[in-house]
Amino acid sequence: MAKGKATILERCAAIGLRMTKQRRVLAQVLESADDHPDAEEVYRRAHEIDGSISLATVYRTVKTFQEKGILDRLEFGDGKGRYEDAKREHHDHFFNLDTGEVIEFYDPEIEALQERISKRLGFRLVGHKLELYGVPVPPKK
Amino acid sequence: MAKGKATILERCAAIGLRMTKQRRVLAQVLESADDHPDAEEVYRRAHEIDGSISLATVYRTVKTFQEKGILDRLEFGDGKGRYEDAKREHHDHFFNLDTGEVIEFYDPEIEALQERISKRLGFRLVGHKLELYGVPVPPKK
DNA sequence: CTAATTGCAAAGCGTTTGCAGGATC
DNA sequence: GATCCTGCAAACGCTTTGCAATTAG
Repeated sequence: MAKGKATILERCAAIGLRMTKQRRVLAQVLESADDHPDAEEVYRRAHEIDGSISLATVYRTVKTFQEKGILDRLEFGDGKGRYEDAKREHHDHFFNLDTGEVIEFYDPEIEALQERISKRLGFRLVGHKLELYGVPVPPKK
Repeated sequence: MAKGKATILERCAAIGLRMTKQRRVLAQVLESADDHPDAEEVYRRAHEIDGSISLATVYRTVKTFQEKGILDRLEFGDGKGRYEDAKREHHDHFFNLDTGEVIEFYDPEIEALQERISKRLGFRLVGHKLELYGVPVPPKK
């Protein structure tokens, strides 16, 4: 994760965040996550490492990290926020409707096309979110 | 709205939903909406027409309509559900970050490209969500 | 008449926050 | 030592639900 870039911990330090025990644990948990955990799941993983971490701190920390651009907050439609390291390569998400699995993908054509559409609409593209939903071919059953 | 297709009311009837006064009002409100109202806003508009409608009924109705494929539920990241007639032409959403305005657009190239990406990943595309975020060019101020 | 639908108020769920104690710089 | 951070529990905003009354078919 964090291909060749600063770790979450380093980025925290770089912007002058106070490095508490809890933040260190959460930074590690979030850095080593290669999925998209919700707050409860982040809490679960952090709690295994340090039983003193509270859910409130998880919420406060992911919010701080997100505001500082360290984390991205995703929404997968179940009403819960999901978090991922903002410094990973840009990608979009493909949802396997049969299994619930989330596949990350990147396509330069899509990226370029979105730029063109934005220009056509009279805007400068600042960000985007693309989610595809599909079923395996040939179907699972 | 509902280009050449059945109205919400007609679609309700077609699937055998009981047509109550409240559902008639909500069908009308939702059909004539060309934006993306949240439940509270749907309630406000419906309440103007018929003061006896409750917020609970709005929630129950939009959920029923959504389950029956009459409405699409959208999430714009503020934690509230937004609703739009599912029978309108397919489109994606562009967010003007300066004004909060939401522009609907459709691009056949994007649609085709998504199909190709899905195939490449080994899936049959069932649905998608694309949101673009940008600022006006030249910038507003 | 029977089953579906409603309004109300209470509950549910994910998230935020006030506060007093505790840790960091 | 001043400030920032934490845990706890209470509060929050959106949504759902139990219930008894009402209404559609």
